[in-house]
Amino acid sequence: MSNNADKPARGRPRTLQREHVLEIAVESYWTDGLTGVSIDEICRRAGVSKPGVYREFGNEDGLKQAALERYQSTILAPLADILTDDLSFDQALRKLTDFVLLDRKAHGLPAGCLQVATCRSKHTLGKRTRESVHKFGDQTLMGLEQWIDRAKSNREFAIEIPTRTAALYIDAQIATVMELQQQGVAQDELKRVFKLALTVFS
Amino acid sequence: MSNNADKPARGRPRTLQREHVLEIAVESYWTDGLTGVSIDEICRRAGVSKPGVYREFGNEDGLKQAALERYQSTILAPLADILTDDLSFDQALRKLTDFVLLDRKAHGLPAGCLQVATCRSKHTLGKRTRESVHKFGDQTLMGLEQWIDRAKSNREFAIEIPTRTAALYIDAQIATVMELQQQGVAQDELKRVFKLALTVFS
DNA sequence: AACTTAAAATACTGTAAGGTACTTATTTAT
DNA sequence: ATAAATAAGTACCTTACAGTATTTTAAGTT
Repeated sequence: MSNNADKPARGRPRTLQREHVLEIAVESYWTDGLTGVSIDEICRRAGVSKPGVYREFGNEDGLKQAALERYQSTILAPLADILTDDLSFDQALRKLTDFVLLDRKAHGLPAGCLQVATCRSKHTLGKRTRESVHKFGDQTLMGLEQWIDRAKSNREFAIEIPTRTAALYIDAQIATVMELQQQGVAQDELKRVFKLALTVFS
Repeated sequence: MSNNADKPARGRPRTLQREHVLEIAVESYWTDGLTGVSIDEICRRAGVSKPGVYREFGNEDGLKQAALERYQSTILAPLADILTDDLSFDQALRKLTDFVLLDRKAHGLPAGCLQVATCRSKHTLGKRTRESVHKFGDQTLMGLEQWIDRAKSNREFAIEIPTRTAALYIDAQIATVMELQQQGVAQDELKRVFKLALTVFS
């Protein structure tokens, strides 16, 4: 978004670090919920002034949307990759399982999933954030469908299960694990639940 | 909570209809979310004054807790009954399916489940509401575990699936359907997803 | 050096919402 | 009839917070 050495730039140079603010915003929304942290608080945590944030992101909806997109393109990118990389169905399922069952707490990450949490607080979202979360949700579902269709054509997947149904089911199981992890369910129990969920395909 | 003709009562008699306010509160929180509707708005919808609500429920946490408990004891009671009634596992599963897949929209009810929604907005809950939602969640899980254990002893349930794992799984599948229904997924698709989820037991 | 441009930060405004003080009304007790 | 008790309701207080006007600062331009 900013010009790096291209244009000399006219007035006072920017010092507000968009990336830093976004990192703080992602962590804050992820940890405290989208309605659990104010812009003032994010500014305090990031060590920036409020008008700076408004100059950069427009309004609260803009900040939330940008934070969500950053979360999608960093934290959730591996998931999209698993579905598009041309792995065998079982390999992909293993990688998916590893991704979902990652012990976020042990890695210093907040529990749960910002995408899932955002999707579930539709009532309080601005327009842009809502569109963003919806778009990504649709894309993920499409990715799952294409992945399943490929598996079907490779005879790696039970043909009698409708593709969309299977995609919705897997999507839901991923969200479920994220939820349970956030609720503090032990990792080994999570693993058993997710593995049980996957037995519908074997 | 109020005395029915027992004590004569001293001062001005109550006219605030606790039950009516609770109905409105349940519907409001259910429809608009626990953070999506203010006490002012609930007062307006119920046609009562704010101090009346505070006299009756103490504070917002008290109102939310009372609304949640009412939801649990009315809307969710059938679910608890299914688990404790001494049905065969398959019969119980059929009744459970009917309950979960009830087309709430077609019955003039809000979509989704207030218990699930409340459980998922822990960040913004008061102490009493949090305790209430947690307690009911635990009870439900225990009910599921006992139901599964009974089914195991009747050889109606695969012994190799740990009881707690199965209970967490079923609980999660119910919540999933509630979520998907709230998101507007078609009823027949919902049905396919839930039936697919149940195939892990057969 | 004076002027222009644009970002930084302080300090402010407006509003929504939780909660309450105070007045008014309706009952029982003496 | 008067007093006591207690609920009802209006009008208010306080705070949190989204958003902004205004001033200050740091650059480029002439």
